[in-house]
Amino acid sequence: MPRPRSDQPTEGELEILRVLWQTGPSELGTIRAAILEQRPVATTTVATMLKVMLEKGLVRRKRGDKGWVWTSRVTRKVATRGLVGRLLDGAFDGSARGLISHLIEDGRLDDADREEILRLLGEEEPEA
Amino acid sequence: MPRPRSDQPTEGELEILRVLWQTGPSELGTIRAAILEQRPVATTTVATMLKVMLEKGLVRRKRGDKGWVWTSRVTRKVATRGLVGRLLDGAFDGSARGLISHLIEDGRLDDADREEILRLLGEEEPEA
DNA sequence: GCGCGAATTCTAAAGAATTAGAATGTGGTG
DNA sequence: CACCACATTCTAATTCTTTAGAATTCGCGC
Repeated sequence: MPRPRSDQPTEGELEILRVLWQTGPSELGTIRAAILEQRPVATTTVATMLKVMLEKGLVRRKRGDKGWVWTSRVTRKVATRGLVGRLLDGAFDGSARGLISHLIEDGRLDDADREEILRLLGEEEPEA
Repeated sequence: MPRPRSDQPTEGELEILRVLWQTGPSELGTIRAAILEQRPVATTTVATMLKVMLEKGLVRRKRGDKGWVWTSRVTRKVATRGLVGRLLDGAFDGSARGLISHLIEDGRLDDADREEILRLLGEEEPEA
């Protein structure tokens, strides 16, 4: 009766995915180096996480010169969709509008943000 | 070296908080009943979760007639802010605009949503 | 007062998540 | 060839989260 292992990436896994999305297919050392810029972490820790992520299907690996080359199997968009969806269901009754209202009312947007959003909203009505 | 206990509510804790936000201060049985409408759960399970949440400072309790009366110590807005912030940092490099762009591009908004957002964005410029 | 039902506390099982040491492998360099 | 750096695998400690049984308490109705 534990928490079921989710197919959504955890906080830590997301950290690794971000590196892969940004840098592309990478070796262990590269991934660790990127994380090291944020916080200390041991190589073996990253390796273990990658192994778990492999089991979850979050990453793939190919043989490289020195060792494995790791690649994300989920695009940023797809992973994001899952995470956002979970937040929407959990905290906003599934309403994207609710989430956006929160961001606006909470003062999370500056003028540039607002303009960009207005632009996007305009674009989104091709067949309205 | 485990994951540090977060002050953010977990998925399950959020479930309880939602009940408290919706129903107001409630007794154990009431909370359980609300959750039961979604999924089966034992009374003791809810009780244990409340105990943990008490330790985390997520809920308070007062003596009631029969037992404790449980109250959320975090408003929906504050809890939401934390959750959203975590998502922003984790998946959007802290950019609220990035999150909103995702929602728009992912087709999560209908016309009513768009209009409401335009209205909110308009309101948000009192001293522009 | 006794017992029923609800609430609470105590206990704890078990998988998930996070962290990393120890041991081992491996390719390149002097 | 010996060694070093790096990668990988094995092992495991530790805490969180979720779940709930067992035992206890406590108010209420008869």
